[in-house]
Amino acid sequence: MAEVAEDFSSRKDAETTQGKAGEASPKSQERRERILDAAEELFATSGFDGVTLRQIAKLAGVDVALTSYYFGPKLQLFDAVLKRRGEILNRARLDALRSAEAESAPNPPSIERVIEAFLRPLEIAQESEDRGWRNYCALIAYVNNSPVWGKKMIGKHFDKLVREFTAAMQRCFPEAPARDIFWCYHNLSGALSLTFADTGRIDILSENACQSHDFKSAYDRMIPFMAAGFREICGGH
Amino acid sequence: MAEVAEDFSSRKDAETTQGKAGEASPKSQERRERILDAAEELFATSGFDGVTLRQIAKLAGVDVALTSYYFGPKLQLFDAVLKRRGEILNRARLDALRSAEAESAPNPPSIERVIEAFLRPLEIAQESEDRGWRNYCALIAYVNNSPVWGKKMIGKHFDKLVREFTAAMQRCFPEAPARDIFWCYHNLSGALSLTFADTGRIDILSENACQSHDFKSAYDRMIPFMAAGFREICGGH
DNA sequence: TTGACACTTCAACAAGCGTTGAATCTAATC
DNA sequence: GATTAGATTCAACGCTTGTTGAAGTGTCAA
Repeated sequence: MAEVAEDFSSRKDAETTQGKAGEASPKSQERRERILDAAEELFATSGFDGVTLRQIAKLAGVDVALTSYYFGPKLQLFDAVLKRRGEILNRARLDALRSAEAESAPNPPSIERVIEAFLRPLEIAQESEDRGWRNYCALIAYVNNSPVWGKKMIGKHFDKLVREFTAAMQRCFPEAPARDIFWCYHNLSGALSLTFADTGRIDILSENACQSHDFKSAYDRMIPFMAAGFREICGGH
Repeated sequence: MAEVAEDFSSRKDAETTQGKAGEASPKSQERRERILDAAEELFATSGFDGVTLRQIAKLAGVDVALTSYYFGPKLQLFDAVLKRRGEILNRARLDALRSAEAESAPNPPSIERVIEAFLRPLEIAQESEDRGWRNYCALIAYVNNSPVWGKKMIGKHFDKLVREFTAAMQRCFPEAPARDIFWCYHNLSGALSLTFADTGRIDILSENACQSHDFKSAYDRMIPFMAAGFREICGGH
């Protein structure tokens, strides 16, 4: 079992040194990215403890020592992977939420629009030609459902965003108790995680009527499904 | 990364030898259970690769070698943990489904009743004084969301049951395309997994308005929530 | 040309891993 | 009491792990 450290240290003081010498050479920058890509892919399928730095280095086509040189201890590499795309994604989702709210102002948007803002940026990322986003989402699924990583890591990278969305959901149902809002969000979050995980299980169960990597089909149904659930629980009657 | 072996072998031919000499001594039987309990707990929180046999043995209060003696390789111990409670649970859920169907015959039961049959046996298990069931459910959450274990292990232990339930759901909505039924089941399964995982995240997000181990509250809301979702997607108009 | 410095490789480290052979213990059977 | 066989312990195996110090390479500035 890996312990979750509070702070990280690396061989060189990555952030600062990088900036001091102007910018990193394009060659080394590309290697950094390749390490992150490889780590992303392997962590996503096998988890933190199921992957060795040597496997990551091999997939990235670099020496093992380079992983430590660039990112410090294994845990810090893990954190760097989570951070890289997290910031981009969170901005896209927040922008989508802001648009939805602006559109309906001064009234709150429909719950469908809020859920859509939460999901669609993922779909765009996942359907892109770059496999990296799919790996990243699968990694999030792993972390989100893990008792060990869930609190520390997901909280660290996603709490701010999630609070924006739960607040928006609350505005959709101003009379609903916060408890209900959070349990409904919980249902959405869980279904989303399983979709991310892309386990291929729905393919087998449905005898290929559904494909687990068909994210568009998943979200097309998930949005009205979850909206109906929210209304049932939070709609109040 | 661990490979998922097709078949398992142990030092002694566990099943058969056990039976031959009449029954195992109560002392050794108790130790077997303690090993399974410890493995269940640790696997649930840290995953297959995040736990060592030495940690399991220590928690169980036995020698490391005993884990191999009783269960063979690590992977077979993992499988034994999944099997132990899986059979009990699946029977309870199937019984609940059969009761619901008998009650409404010759009509199909409401989707609420089907979902209830899927969830409530878990609640009973999880709310019992024995922490073992909670650990087991958390382990299922881990396995269900894992691309590596999801297909092999969950399929092996749960496919038969899940097919019973998806078939029952289809009978609730005979006009709905199978595709829709399976995506709806997928949403239910994902939300359930996250509940199992008991990550404590909802506690933090909701500032303790919700507790992640309050399974009754979770299911009380999950049943109408998911039923409304099913109706929205599969209800047809 | 020389120096400096980021980058990269190589080899090794101590620690821990899953697993197993051999020895010892325990308890029931003859 | 001797025999037998399962249960248990102990010590060790070969191997892999994350990490690092030291040496080497490349490149740009002085």
